Amino acid sequence: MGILPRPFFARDVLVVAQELLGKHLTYLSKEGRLTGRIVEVEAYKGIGDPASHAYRGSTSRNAILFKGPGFAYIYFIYGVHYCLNVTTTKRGVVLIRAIEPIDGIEIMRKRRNTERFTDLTNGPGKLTRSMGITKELYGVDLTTGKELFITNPEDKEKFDIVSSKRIGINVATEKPWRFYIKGNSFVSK
DNA sequence: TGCTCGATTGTCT
DNA sequence: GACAATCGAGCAC
Repeated sequence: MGILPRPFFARDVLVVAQELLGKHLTYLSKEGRLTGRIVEVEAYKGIGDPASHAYRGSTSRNAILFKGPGFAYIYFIYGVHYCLNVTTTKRGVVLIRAIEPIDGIEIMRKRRNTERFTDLTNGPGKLTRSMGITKELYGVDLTTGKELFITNPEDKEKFDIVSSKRIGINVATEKPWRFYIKGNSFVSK
């Protein structure tokens, strides 16, 4: 099981976004090990993308975007939810929109208090709540393998990648920078 | 210092 | 399908 190294993230955000599909996201929480297969992502370019948080320059919230590739960018949205992102080069970020639970499913189910399996992690706010990801993990280095990291799974399952328009934004919506695994039931609507 | 609204979700109609 | 929840970043004054 190989932890994705810095060079993996040090590429164009569109390349990193597509290659993150099928990878395993692991968070070593206090309650136990939580792992999920990444099935849906969105790419945000820092430069020239009005929908990116880095578009207007460095602020206290997005300072980590200017630090370099391979860090966790987590922000609080709508006063209710957290969203998990991964930094790449040139202030680009990849938003993790959905995962498929692998390890720690009972922990996730307990946190979410829901019956439906697919409701655990089929959205950006849902997966962070299921895994217990908060702003405490803001800026964590994803390449050290300590708390939060991404690995290349041994069982390389084949899948088709579908691209479409991004969701939930009001600017630059024409960019087809949302990528997901075709036919996966955890992909949001 | 005050006000607006967001890379969402769950609930009610 | 419509909308409330609820915090803080970002911008206007």
